[in-house]
Amino acid sequence: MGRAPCCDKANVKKGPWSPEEDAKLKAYIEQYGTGGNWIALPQKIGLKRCGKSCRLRWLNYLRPNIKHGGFSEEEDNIICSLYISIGSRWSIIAAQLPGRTDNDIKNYWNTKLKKKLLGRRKQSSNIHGLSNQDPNDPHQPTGSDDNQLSQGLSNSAMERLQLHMQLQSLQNPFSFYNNPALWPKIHPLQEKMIQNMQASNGNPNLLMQPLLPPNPQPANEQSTVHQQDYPEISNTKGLEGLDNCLDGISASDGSVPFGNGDNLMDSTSTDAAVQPGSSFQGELDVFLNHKSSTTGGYPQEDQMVNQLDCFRDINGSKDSSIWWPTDFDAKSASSNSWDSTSVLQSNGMFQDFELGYPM
DNA sequence: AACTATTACAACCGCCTTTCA
DNA sequence: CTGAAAGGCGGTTGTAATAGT
Repeated sequence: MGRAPCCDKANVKKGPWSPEEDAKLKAYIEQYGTGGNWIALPQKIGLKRCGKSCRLRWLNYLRPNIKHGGFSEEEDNIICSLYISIGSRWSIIAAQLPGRTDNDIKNYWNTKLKKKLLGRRKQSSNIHGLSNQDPNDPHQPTGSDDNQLSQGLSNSAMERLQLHMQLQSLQNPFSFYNNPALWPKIHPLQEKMIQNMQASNGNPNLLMQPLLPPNPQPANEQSTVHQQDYPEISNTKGLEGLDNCLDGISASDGSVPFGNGDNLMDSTSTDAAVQPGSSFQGELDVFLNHKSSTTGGYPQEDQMVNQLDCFRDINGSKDSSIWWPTDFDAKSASSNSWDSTSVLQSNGMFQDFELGYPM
């Protein structure tokens, strides 16, 4: 038994909105609001549109302060970084970019940004005489040979990016969800809560525990995350912290995904100071901004690839992120949808979380 | 000039979650 | 507690505009 349609499909208009329809919808919502019921809205206005369609039109096009196109390099960076960290959670990504809609970002990523990265990668590979192998390109020799493949991987930031994507899709323990250091502008109380939880449990990996596969490595090589390693992300350094944490994710040996606190928040680091193979952000910059950056091999990348294997058995369902406060999605998405207030700016990212846990 | 391929973006679809009677 | 309705989201499709041949 299927689900009842949200509207009478036979009597609703589909396709592009006319200026008249836009004007009607905009005028009504600006005057009366949605009334909390999108389904009933088109009837009130006299539009032959599905309520969902009205909602989408308002959110993506008609509401005030919407920006279209003209993505800045900074926005590119944010989108890339968040995509790598959390995957295609466009509503969350959009929440970090005031005035941008999830739909816009999704389209931008699919049509431009992804290709921009791939294009730059090819360019970069040619310039540096690196491998041109593209695992997604069927016309190129495939990496059937593991050594060849890993060699290609070691020489391409894009492939590393793709690995990050794979990692993300497998809900790796160091992804945005599982890495408090990645949380934009973590609230001090939230940080304390984590500390308390970890202290009471005696296990620094409490939050990731359900996700971790049997560890195939010796104990001394385990990816241990200590709370003291989490940098306190200040208002001004939230994104920087995010970027730096990407470095941690891309750490080739996997043993120091979050590095030490010094590295993580060392805002004085320059491109020259960045160690080859440790700064994914640097490579991202190269791809996005043509910044010059020292490139080099990633001697332990083979090991990293091996370690990726250890995640492949993890159930990739996002439901496995059981600890993630569902309010975050709702709040961030709604804040973006209605007032374009970034979660980063609102200070409210973890408010509900705090309320639920006495400090 | 005509045709084809590509790009960009708006909109739709279907599924999942949340709300509420 | 339960199920229907509505909201929300991500993936996909349709189409107009543009570029290339």
